[in-house]
Order: sequence, then structure tokens, then C-alpha cells
Amino acid sequence: METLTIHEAAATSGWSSRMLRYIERTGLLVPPRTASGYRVYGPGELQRLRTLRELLARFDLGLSDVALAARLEHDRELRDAVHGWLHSQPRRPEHVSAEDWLRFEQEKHERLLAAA
Amino acid sequence: METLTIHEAAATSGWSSRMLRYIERTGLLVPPRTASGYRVYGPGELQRLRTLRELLARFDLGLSDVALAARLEHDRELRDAVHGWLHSQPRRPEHVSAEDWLRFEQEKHERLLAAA
DNA sequence: AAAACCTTGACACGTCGATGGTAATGTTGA
DNA sequence: TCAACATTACCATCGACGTGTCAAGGTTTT
Repeated sequence: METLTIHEAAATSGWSSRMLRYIERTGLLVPPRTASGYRVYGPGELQRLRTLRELLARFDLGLSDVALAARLEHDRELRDAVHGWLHSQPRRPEHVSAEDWLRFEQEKHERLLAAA
Repeated sequence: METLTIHEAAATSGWSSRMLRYIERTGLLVPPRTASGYRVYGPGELQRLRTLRELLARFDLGLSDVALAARLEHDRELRDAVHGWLHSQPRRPEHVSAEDWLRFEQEKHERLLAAA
């Protein structure tokens, strides 16, 4: 099991060393350190760095989005509050863009008012 | 059941009319429209606008955060992907700030290396 | 028909997320 | 010991988010 330095990890993960440090600050992936403070990236870290890249690209997310998801995962109070608010919403058809929904609602009410 | 115009809704919800339109664009709260296109805010919308304000203030969230939470709620694929990535993470003690965790990890590895 | 609303679209600005670079300093290994 | 690499801290950029304001044009109300 080899361990990589930050630049080696950067080269093989697709991130820059600058971003590896930034990712650490977000709390999303905090590699261990040597006694003298050097970051140490093992196979596990490498794997997660690669999948993180794919995750962001695939769903067009930012690091802050994943950070929020993490926050939602381990903060039950926050999760419940947000969940509660979302479900106090009037049901709007799923998988419909805001724009389509807007047109839909508009037409629905036009129909309602036209019928009056 | 009275219905309010956007400015009235703004005045009684704590948002500005500008923000009410912006919130609509995010898809978080899309009020119905009159036949001529005027937004119509009812008691339900008013209530949700107020609780939305409290939610953001209480947890220091942005509208984009709640929008992401909504996306996570109704996009199972996204939710599973993010959830999966987060759980591929090495377990880090809950309710610990990134900074504290950093120090903890550092000290842990210093201890390990010192013992070697 | 005029006043007082509403609508969309545009310009503007501060903050923050995401990135890169550089400087000053400590660590490692030949 | 010297070259190569690491660390933190700071400066800079660029786009997105959050917000205000204003203009040009419909709608409602009196």
C-alpha cells in the first residue's frame, strides 16, 4: 500500500494540489498527516477523489453542494427542518422544470378564471 | 380567503417583491397567476414565505441550499449517488468541525508515528 | 383616461465559491 | 548541504448568488 504526496495525488486524481487543500478545508476529504505535517493520500483517498470528480461532473454539482448534503446527513435537526418546509409545499408534479411548472400553473388558473 | 398582490405579500412576509420573484425562479415557491399574469399569494404562500425566512436564518442557509435539498428529495439517482459517496468516506466523528478534525487527525498520526 | 398597480428585462454591486499563483518557511533525501 | 518538495498565508480572478433599482409596457380601478 503506497502512500502519495499531495502533488502525486493531484496528478493521479485529476485535481490540482491547490484544490486538494481546498477540498480538505471544506471537510469533504481530510487526508491524514505525517508527523511533520505532510498530507498523506492512500488508495482510499485516491478513489474517493476520483469518484468525487465524477459525481460533480455528472450532476453538475459544486463542492459546496456536496458539503451541504453532508451537513444534511449528519444534522438531523437541519434535515427535519428543511424536509418539513419542502413538504409544507403544495404538491407540484415531480420531474418538471420550474419554467414548465410556471406555464402549467398559469394555464391552469387561466382555465379556472375563464370558466368563472 | 383573501389573495394578496406581490407587494402586499412582500410587506407581510418580510421579503422584498424582488426576492419574491427571485424565489419563484429558483422553483422554491411558485405562486399561481391571474389570467393577466399577476402573481397571486394566498395564506398558504404567505405562511411558507415566513417559515422559509426562519429556516434560512436559523441554519444560515441560502436559497440555493434549500433548492439543492429539494433536488435531493425528488431526484433519487442524485440522492443515491451523493449518499453513496459520503458513505464511502472513512468515518469521522460526528458534530466535529473540519478544523477540530484536522487537529485530531494530525495528532493521531503524530502519536502513531511517534510510537513507531 | 389617469393613477396606481403589475410584468419582464437589464444594469449594478457586494459576497462567496472555486481556482491559480507566489512568497516565506520547514522537511526530506541524495 | 543542497535540490526538490511540503506547508501556510496572502493576492487575484471569474462566475454565481442575493439584492436593489430603473425602464418600457400591460392591467385595474376610480
